[in-house]
Amino acid sequence: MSTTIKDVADKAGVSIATVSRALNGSPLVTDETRIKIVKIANELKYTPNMMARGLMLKKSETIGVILPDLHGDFFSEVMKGIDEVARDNGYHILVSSSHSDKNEIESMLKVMRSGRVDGLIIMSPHIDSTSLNDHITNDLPVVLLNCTINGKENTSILIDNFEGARQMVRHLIKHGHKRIAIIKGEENNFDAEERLKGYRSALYENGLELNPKLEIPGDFNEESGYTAMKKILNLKPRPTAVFASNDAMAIGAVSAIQSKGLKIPEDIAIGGFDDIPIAKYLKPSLSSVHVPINNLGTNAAIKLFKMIKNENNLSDGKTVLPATLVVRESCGCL
Amino acid sequence: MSTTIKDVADKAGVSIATVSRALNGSPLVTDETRIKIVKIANELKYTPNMMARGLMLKKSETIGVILPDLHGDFFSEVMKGIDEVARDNGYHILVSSSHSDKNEIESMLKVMRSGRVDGLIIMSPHIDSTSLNDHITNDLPVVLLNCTINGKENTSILIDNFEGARQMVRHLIKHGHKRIAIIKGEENNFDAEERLKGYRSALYENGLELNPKLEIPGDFNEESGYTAMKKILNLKPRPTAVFASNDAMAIGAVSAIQSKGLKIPEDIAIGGFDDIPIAKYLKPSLSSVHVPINNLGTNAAIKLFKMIKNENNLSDGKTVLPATLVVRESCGCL
DNA sequence: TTGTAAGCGTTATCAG
DNA sequence: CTGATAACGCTTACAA
Repeated sequence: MSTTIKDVADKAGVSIATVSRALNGSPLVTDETRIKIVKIANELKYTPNMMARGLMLKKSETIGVILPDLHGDFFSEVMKGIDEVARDNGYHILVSSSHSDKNEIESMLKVMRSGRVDGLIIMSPHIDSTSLNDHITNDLPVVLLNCTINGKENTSILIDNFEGARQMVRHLIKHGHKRIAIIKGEENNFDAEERLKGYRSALYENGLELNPKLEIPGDFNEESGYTAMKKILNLKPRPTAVFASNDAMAIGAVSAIQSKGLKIPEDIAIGGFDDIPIAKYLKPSLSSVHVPINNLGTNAAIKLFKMIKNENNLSDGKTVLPATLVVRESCGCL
Repeated sequence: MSTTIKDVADKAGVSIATVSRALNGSPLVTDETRIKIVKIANELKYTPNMMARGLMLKKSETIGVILPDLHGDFFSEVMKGIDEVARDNGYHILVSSSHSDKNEIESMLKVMRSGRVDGLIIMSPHIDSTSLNDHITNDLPVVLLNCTINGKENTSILIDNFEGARQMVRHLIKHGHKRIAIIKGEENNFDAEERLKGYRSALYENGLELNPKLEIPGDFNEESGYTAMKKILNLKPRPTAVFASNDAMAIGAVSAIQSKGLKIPEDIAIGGFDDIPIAKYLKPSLSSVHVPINNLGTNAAIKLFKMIKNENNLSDGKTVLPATLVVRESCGCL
């Protein structure tokens, strides 16, 4: 049995109310008794039971974070950003990975809504998130990361995928490329769709043909980049540039190109998205679109705490973080 | 206000006791009433309050994880491993990063011990962890990741840093190198010390001189690898091989070497540690020591749940996971 | 300034 | 099978 407030009260010869007051800095206690109580509490290694405390105060001092997955640089960086803000606010983090599974998310939401957390940050890039709508009740502040839900856009933090992709493809066009393929991201993924739109937009505004044959499926994983690139290399005429919807696939694509004995960027230029840390260490270094991942987490957390503190679940509108082009060797610069 | 068990009971025209029983699968309710109650509970979107529940059951169905930091491939991989096992056991994860700060860890421990979690996984590579000893009480199952505490070794999961480092250095020696430098890891870091010992051991057993001048300080970050390598390149005579205590520093070292116009492995061979995902994509690809990171997390979690379930906080002894040599180009193979 | 007692939302122990 | 009612450990009016 761990020591309770009663143990402290007994040993100090006071009531539990006094112990509670003393330990919570109430002005309604003599310094003398407070000192005595604090001393005894330390001796007994007393730690208030958060369950009981939370039950009274209806607060858990915990925020929940639901991510599609827990591994990889991207998500850990988001976590780091959230953690920093949470720490500053004296809050803890309850994490869960949804594996982008609908049922998982729903059950997560249910658990998270059971008084365990005071607020929620959800990242659910799967487009089929309408079901989220039903399960997000208004008694819990929620911030959406990188996804939108009908009627809840104002609580979202987004990355400007569209503009980022458009800039990358524009840049490739500036290098003189006219036949540019794209390796698409995961099906039904919000980021993937936006990046595809950005790609198309750049082609369109430059009067280049929008050819479905140049839009090769991928799933954001390295292997899919490899196989997609194999397909691209077999196209006649061969595209002279490729925009991979993320860096992981770009890496796979690079392998495929190099295994054919082709040169980057001379034979084929390539651009990625995400600007993961590896990007600059590759040979050739990978041109990419930088995403302020860390900001994504901090922004979301800051917004959430604002909602928690204000007791109003309305936030100050949707936030869009810019994605910026980073040119390196693989696009033909340098 | 969220709906409580009382709301359900009122609407169903039964007592709260019956609702509790029905929803917890007690055999002491008619199927008829159970069905009615379940239906109403769903209608009302009733979710049991975990605070109240935890207060009664003295369980939180949550495990705590204290990591030195939250970002980077390494830690996120550990988290993933833990998450998988936790999910299988219907548990949630409360994370915290300690920033290897002594006070932080202590306050974390206190919070974690306040009924919020049923068990704890702590990764605290800082050697000065004797203070942990005082703060780990026996009423909470604890598994130590990659660190040891006097008298608590049996609950640790370790990576065989010593043997891994030794094998890498042995391998460099086999390549004919006689003057091998090491870029050391962070001061007072458990992993760093073990890897240094492994380095020395390999030299010693091969009759090579143990020269303090060849042991260059580092801190596990890329930049420190760069500056350390600069120093190494100025040594006379110049070492022909370098063992970097982790891959991040090895990457920095590679940059330093290449910026001097030197060739790897011809002019200088290099070996890292951790086998991070980037390692194989570098040019030259980086020889490293593979660490079963994912296993680290899963093993720790499995061990913890065994302790939680058995209600005995004694585990089945310390676990040491092997670290295995991965040879690529940077050491001179291939 | 301190103590008493009423909750907070559950589950568990009794009677019925 | 079901319903009161007593915990669980804490905070906080209300009394003293």
